[in-house]
Parts: sequence; structure tokens; C-alpha cells
Amino acid sequence: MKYSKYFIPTQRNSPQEALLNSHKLMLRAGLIHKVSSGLYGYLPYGLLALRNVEAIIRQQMNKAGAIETIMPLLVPAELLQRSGREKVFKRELFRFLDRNDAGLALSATNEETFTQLIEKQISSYKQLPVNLYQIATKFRDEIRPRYGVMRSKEFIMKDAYSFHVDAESLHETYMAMRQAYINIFTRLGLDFVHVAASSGAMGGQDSEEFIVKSPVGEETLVLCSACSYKANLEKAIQQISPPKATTSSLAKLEKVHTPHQDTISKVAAFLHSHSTRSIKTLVYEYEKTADSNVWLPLILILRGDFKLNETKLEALLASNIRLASPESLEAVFHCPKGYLSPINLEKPPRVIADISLKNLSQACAGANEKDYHFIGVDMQRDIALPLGDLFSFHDISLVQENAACSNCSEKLLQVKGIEVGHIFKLGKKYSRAFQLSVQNQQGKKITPTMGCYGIGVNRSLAAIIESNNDQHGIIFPPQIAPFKTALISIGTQPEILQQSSALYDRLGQENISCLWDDRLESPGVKFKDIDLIGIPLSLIISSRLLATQQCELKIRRTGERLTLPLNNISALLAKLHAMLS
RNA sequence: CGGAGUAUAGCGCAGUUGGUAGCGCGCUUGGUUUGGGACCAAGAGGUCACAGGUUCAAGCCCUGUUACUCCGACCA
Repeated sequence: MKYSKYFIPTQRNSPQEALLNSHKLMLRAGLIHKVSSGLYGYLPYGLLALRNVEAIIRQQMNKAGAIETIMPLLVPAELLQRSGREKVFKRELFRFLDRNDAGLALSATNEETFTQLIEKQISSYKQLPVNLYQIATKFRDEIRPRYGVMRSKEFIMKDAYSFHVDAESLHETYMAMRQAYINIFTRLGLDFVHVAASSGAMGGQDSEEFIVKSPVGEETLVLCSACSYKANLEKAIQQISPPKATTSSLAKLEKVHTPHQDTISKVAAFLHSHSTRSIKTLVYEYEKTADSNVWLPLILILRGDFKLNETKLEALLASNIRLASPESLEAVFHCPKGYLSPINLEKPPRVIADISLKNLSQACAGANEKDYHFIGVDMQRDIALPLGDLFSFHDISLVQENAACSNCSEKLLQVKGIEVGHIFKLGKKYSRAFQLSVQNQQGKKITPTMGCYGIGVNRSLAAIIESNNDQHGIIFPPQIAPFKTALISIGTQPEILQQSSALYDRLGQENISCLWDDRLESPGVKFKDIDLIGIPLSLIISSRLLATQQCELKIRRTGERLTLPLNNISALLAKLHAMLS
């Protein structure tokens, strides 16, 4: 491709709106064009990079036995009603009516469409398992789009859906997809980890996230510094550190006056105690049954130095949760926040205690009276026993900073990352909703079980750029680079153009894609632009080099320059092939 | 949806006490250049986000609206 005939609108200044390096560079190097918040178009150069990412995904998916399809981007509301997800997605879905007032949504994910496909097309176990995928645009009315294409309203996802007669078959495909994902992200050149994750809006059981380590990521990973333990922060577990030793030994509860001490740290300081001997009380509400909109109060207690993990709690209850409204708080307690606890309540609601509180004694807790706290609290005696069936212990806390690994007791590290892939065992949630059934070998009808597997395609591209750049611009790994080489002609003399043209043609014959910078620009402009757009290798032709029948090869990543003879083109081409493979 | 900020040429920005719109880069034309964002000359380009108000006079002051960005909640 001749640069002069191509379209790469580069910019010298970073647009003020971009925060991330990848976002700035994608704009500056002319990969993307912002249409509006969360809406980006791909310009020719960016599209080539995107296509290369897609090709790697496609290759590995096909190799793992998945089969490509294309399904509509519009999803009839009827399908979402059948799965019950019309309500789950709430306002995240872009929805509208067609001319006959039939409800439609723009595809945010496609479980329903694929489940319906199987419902209509498959009736025998002989046709299973099947694993279908597509690479398609997804639409989500994000609460807050940000970071360019990292989180946008419209994005490209590879989504796959597999259908199976039993759990073993699902597991086999799940593991094949897991391996395919490892291959894909390795091939993309990303520094990633895969961790157990919570399944979010998709529903289901096992799931693993693929996360690229990056300080700008929105996900938090918990990794053990010694053993192989790793998990998403939302799912991570830790060894509970013992509470701070105490010398007091009250035999029973005692109410003490604690004027204006309405936070854990104030109370602990006031009582010369410690937050690890405090009981933190939070009041939430949870939905009685999914989407019933009937909310029940719920008291959560944690050790003073722990924080609630809402995701763990939601998974535990299998229900939506929200902070209690002032009215429902009033219905349970008759005192201000800061002095609450589940001790001696008249009509206690359900109480869930974090496992950090197990066996805690000599603790302090609110006395349910303004300016008073209890001391000498014993979890078992004062909370667990009196509450009986209303009470239970569960792990509902976030992993603390510097927490110890539950496997090996070594330090857990928290690392930021970008989620680029997610695989799930969905189970029968959708197949039941769609009353999917196939006949098994005995002629009995059974409900297939499902898996689904997603990759953020353009997010992966952004992650690649985020981790492959320097002060001069993008540094594309060869397998992603829109052009493997650039040919920079310096000078306008006929012999320079002639030599450049000959070399350009040879590269074409060798299938080494090349962007020939034939523009009438000064050398500086060409060097800067080629650096900015990140082409891995540059060949330079100038009168100075031609005088000795040589050209120069420059390596973008290292800045290294090699002078090579032009009279041995096959050696030159062999060298390029070697460096690009 | 809560909180914060921004809005002036394609991009980055300045604009004093309210007095008729500027800079750098980019763009166009002509010429000279060609190893790291060249030089000279001449140009083009603006509803100062939008609406209303105050004023003899508003980019600037006041009110409202919109868009964008950031933080939070949410989320493959």
C-alpha cells in the first residue's frame, strides 16, 4: 500500500479527552474515530489490526471445534421474555418497537438467539455436542462508557455457545475453550492470567475470566506471591488473621456510654480496643425471589477491619441486594447509624455474619441506642445462639490488602487487569427456559446443558496497544501489525523511487505486507509517523545508502538499525521473514 | 443516577478590568529543501457549545440547557 493513496489521519497532539495511552494512541495513530461518547468507528489502518486479532481468534476457535455463524443483531423482545432476562438487563439494553409495535432489542449478548436456534434445529443427542460462535457487534447502554474502546456502548465480541447432553460433555468443551483462549491470548502477545470469577448477569456455575495485567484495568486480581492461587477480587478468599490480643475478660455483655462515637475507628479508639475486636453492622435488603420486587431486610455483620463483598453476598443469596432505605432501617432499629447491632433486637431479621467473626469474643458492638455500645460481646453466646435459625456464617468479605493466602499463608497481591475473555458453564438456565429437549440414546427426552464463551475483540486490541507502546507511539507485535513492514523513501531522485518501487514489488511477491511511505514529506515527518503507527520493521532507502548499494532495516521495538546490501535481496527477504515469524 | 470539571479554527491552547478573535501545529498556493515533526512568502479557516438575560457594548457577568471527561454505584 502506498501511504500517499491510503488514509491514516495521524495527529501530533493527543486529544485532551483521552486518558489511557492506548486510547490516545489509537486516536493519534488514526486507528479509530470517535463519533460520540462510547461510539467509535474503525479507520482503515485500525480495521486491519482488528481483522488480524479476529483472524487469530477465528483460527483457534475453529481448531478447537467451534463453528462460525452470524446471527441477527436485533433480538425480538419475546426471546428475552422467555429467558427472563428482559428484566435482568433493565436499562442496559437498547430497545425499541418496530412498525408493528413488536419489541426489539439490540443484541447485548446472544444466549437466547442461539438457544432458540438449537430448539428449532436439533432434536437428537446425535447432533450434540455443538459449539457455535460469531464475531459480531454488541450493544450495551453502559452507565458510563469510558477509556475509548475499552468500555463502549457498541463493541465487538466473539461469543460462542455450546450445547451438550450431559455435564461431562460440557466440561470437555469448556476445557477445550479454556485451552483455545490460552492459545489465543498467548498468540496475541498478551500478559494474561485466567482466574475463577463470578458469573454476573449471565447466570450459571463455573466461570473463568481471562485478564490482561495492566495498571489501567478495571478488574482487580488477587494473586498469591508464593503459590499458584489466583482469583478475581470478587471471588477471592483469604486466611482470616487473628484479632488483636486483648487483656480484658468480661464474663458477660456490658453496655457502656460512648458519646458521639459513631464509627468503628472512633469506638475502637475510645474504648482502647481495636477494629479487629469490633463488630461492624450493615443493613441491606434482598429480593425475596428474583424480580419479585419484594424486599426483605437483612443484617450483615463483619469484623471491623473487613469490608463487605456485595458480589459474594449476591451469589450467596441468589438474589438482588441493595442498601436498606431509611424507612426499612427504621422498621428494624430505633436508633441512628453508628450504634447498630443484631444484639437484643425485638424482631430480628435474617442475619449473616462474615467468617471473620467466627469465635470472636471480647468484642464491641452497637447497643442499638444512641451513644451506647456493648463490650464483652461473644459471637456465639450473644449473637449466634439467640438468633438461632435466623443466623448463619458465610464468607461475605473482600480480601484485605496484605491478606494471607488461604492455601499457603504467604502474602496475597492485588493486581489490576483488563478483562478480555470470560468462559462460563451456563448449565440449564436457558435450555430450561426455552424448554429445549433432545432425545437421548434410550429415546427419553433430556434437557441439554450449555456453556458460553466470550472475548472482547476490540478490547483485546486496546489491551495489546496498552501493553505495547513507548514515547514514540504504538509498537505492534508482528502478528497484529496492519503492515509488517514500512518502506521509507528519503529523497525524490528518480533512482530512489525506482529502487523503492522495485523493493516494494519484491515484498509484495513475498507476501510481506508493506506500507510504502512515498509521500512528499520531510524525512522527520515520515520517521515520526511510522514510529507512531507502530509498524514492526522499516526499510529505508536514501541516496546516501544507494551510493553504496545498501538499505537500512530499522526495528521499531528496539530502535536498532542494520545496514544491509541491496544486491542480495533474497538474504534481505529471508531476514525479514525470520524477524516477523 | 450522585459528585467534580471542561466547552474559543482540524488538534493543542491563550484571551487582562466587559470595548469588534489570537498563538503553535495542521491545511491551501508558489518557491527552496529531504536522515528524525525543514525554510521563505502569500492565503483559507470562528454562530467563542446552545438558549435566554444584564449592558451603549458580552468569549468574559447572570440563569437555564446540552455535550464531553473524570470519580462513585453498575457491568462481558
